[in-house]
Amino acid sequence: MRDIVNVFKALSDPTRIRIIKLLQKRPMCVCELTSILGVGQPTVSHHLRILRDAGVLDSIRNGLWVEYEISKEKHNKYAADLLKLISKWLNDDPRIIEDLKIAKKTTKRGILYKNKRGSVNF
Amino acid sequence: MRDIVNVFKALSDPTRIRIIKLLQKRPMCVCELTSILGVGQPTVSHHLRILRDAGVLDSIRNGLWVEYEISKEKHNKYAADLLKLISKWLNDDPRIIEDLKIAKKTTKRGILYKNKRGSVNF
DNA sequence: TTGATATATTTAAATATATAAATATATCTA
DNA sequence: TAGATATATTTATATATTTAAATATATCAA
Repeated sequence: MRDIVNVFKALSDPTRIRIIKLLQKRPMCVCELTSILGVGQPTVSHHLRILRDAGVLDSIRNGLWVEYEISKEKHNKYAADLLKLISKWLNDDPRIIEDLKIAKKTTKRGILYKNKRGSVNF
Repeated sequence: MRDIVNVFKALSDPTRIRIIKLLQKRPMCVCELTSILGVGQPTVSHHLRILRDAGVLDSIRNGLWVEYEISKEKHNKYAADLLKLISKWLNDDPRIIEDLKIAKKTTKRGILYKNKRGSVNF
C-alpha cells in the first residue's frame, strides 16, 4: 500500500511530470534538467530524489555529472505500469512540447557557456 | 497537465485507495464507508469530495443517502486508465482484504443499529 | 412542522510539501 | 593540492493537506 501511495505522490507534481516526460526522450544530467525547467538546481535535485526514492528513476554518476534515467529495474512494480500510461499522455500539452523543443537544443557544453555568461541558473 | 496532477494527488492517500478498492466491489453510501474505514464521517466526506472532483467517483443522492460509485462518465480521461490498474493491484494487501471482508457484512440497517447502541462512529 | 438520520461544510491544529538560499560534498584538471 | 564545476543537503519560509470537532444542510416520516 505504501509503495503505491508513494508512487502516486511522486507523480503528483507538475515539475516532476515534466521531468519524466523529458527523461522518456533521453537520459539527462541535473544541469540539463535545471536549464530546461527553469527552476533552481537544489529544487531539481529534490524532485529527482523523490522520483528515485519512489522507484521511478535511476541515477548513474558519470564523472562530474549524474545522469538520471527512467528506471529499468523493477524497484517498484507499480512504476512501470504508470510510466507506460504517462508516455501516452500530455504529448499535445504546450508546456511539454516547449520543454522537449528546448531539450533538443540543450547540451552540457552549451549550459556551461550559458552559465559563464551569467544566466538565471547560475 | 493539471487534470493529471489532480488525479495523481487524489490517489496519493491510503484512505482514498481503500475507498476505491471498496467501491470497485459495489457502490456504497457515506455511512457504509465511514463504518468500514473507521474514520470520522466528515473525513470520509472530504476524501470523497477530492475523488469526485478529480473525476474518479460519481455521487447519486438516494433519499437520505448519497451513494458513491466509480465514475462511469469520462469527466477525466486519465482516471479510467488508472482505475483499471488499481483494480489489479493490492488484492493481496491485508488491509484491503480485511476491508472487503467487513464490507460483505455491512448493511445500512446494521449501521443504524450499531450507531444507536453507541459506536465510535456516532 | 418537528424530530431523526445522513451528509456536507467550516474551523482549527498538526503535519507535510515546495521552493529558494546557503552551504556541503564530489569529481576532475591543471 | 588548489580551483572549477556539478550535485546534494540543510535551513527557513510559505503553502497545502489531513484530521477531528463543531456546525450546517438535506431528506424523510410522524
